[in-house]
Amino acid sequence: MKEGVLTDRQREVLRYRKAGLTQQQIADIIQTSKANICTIEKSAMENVRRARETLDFFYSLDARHICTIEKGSDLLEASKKIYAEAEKIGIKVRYDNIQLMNRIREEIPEKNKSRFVREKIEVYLKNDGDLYFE
Amino acid sequence: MKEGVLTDRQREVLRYRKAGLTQQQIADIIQTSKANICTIEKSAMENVRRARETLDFFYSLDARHICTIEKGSDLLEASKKIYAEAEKIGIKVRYDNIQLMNRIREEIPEKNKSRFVREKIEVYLKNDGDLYFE
DNA sequence: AGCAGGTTAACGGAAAGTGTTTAAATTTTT
DNA sequence: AAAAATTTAAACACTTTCCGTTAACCTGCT
Repeated sequence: MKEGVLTDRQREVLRYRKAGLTQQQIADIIQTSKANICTIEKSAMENVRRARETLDFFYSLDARHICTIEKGSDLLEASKKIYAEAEKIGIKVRYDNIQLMNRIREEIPEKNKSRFVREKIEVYLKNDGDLYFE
Repeated sequence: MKEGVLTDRQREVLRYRKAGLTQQQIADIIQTSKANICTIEKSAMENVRRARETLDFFYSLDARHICTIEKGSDLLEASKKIYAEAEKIGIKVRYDNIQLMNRIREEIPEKNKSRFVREKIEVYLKNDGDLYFE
């Protein structure tokens, strides 16, 4: 019936779509209307979005806001600040300097450009030393 | 009201629990029985589990199995193999050598020890160059 | 034994989610 | 512009989830 938050139908449609089929083709295969495939696909994607949101919430439970990286900051300065704040509350960041800068670059590419932060970044630290950004 | 796949009640209970309250204390606060808190907490965790499962499924749609790292392999050898296989199908891995080894170590710590893989690892590659392991 | 924290099972009512159809509208492709 | 693909809305039966209650059970502890 259900696995995760997607129904059988929803997973089925997503698989066919990834395989490149059109909604009409899928409708023919599973014997229904193309409008129905559309709504199923849409609700499937909505459910995926919710799943993501849920995990974000869950992980954030275990996290504290430790600092804000202001717009225009240098990435190197930013990581120094992050280490300093983490030290204050006695948690060891589980990334070295390079990994940390890469994570900022990779996870929020829209917020930074080369060495400088393009937009304010909120930094959260989890008890296990993991970080996440908003 | 819902956000993600958790209900308001479920998020509320998870927050109180992370804050260290007992089920009885929470029951007193939100005026219900401790048995109810228990079931709400339980279904909340179940929903979190499903959310995780859902994302695993979704990401796996976009992934191909590229190789198997056999038990006993050296981590450095393993990453070389991964790069080679990725190259074969024309996708650039979005991690450098060090990041890659760290990811293997961090994501499946139970399957490796220092430089050597303790248990067979299946490696999957996504179209955007991201990797995941089983 | 008593107590506190947690878990389980059964049940009911309310709320939300799902698959479907039909019909109209919009976007993309040829 | 015509055809194909996709999207949207409304309505309907059906199923599932959710919150809550009650009452019992388990475990560790003093």
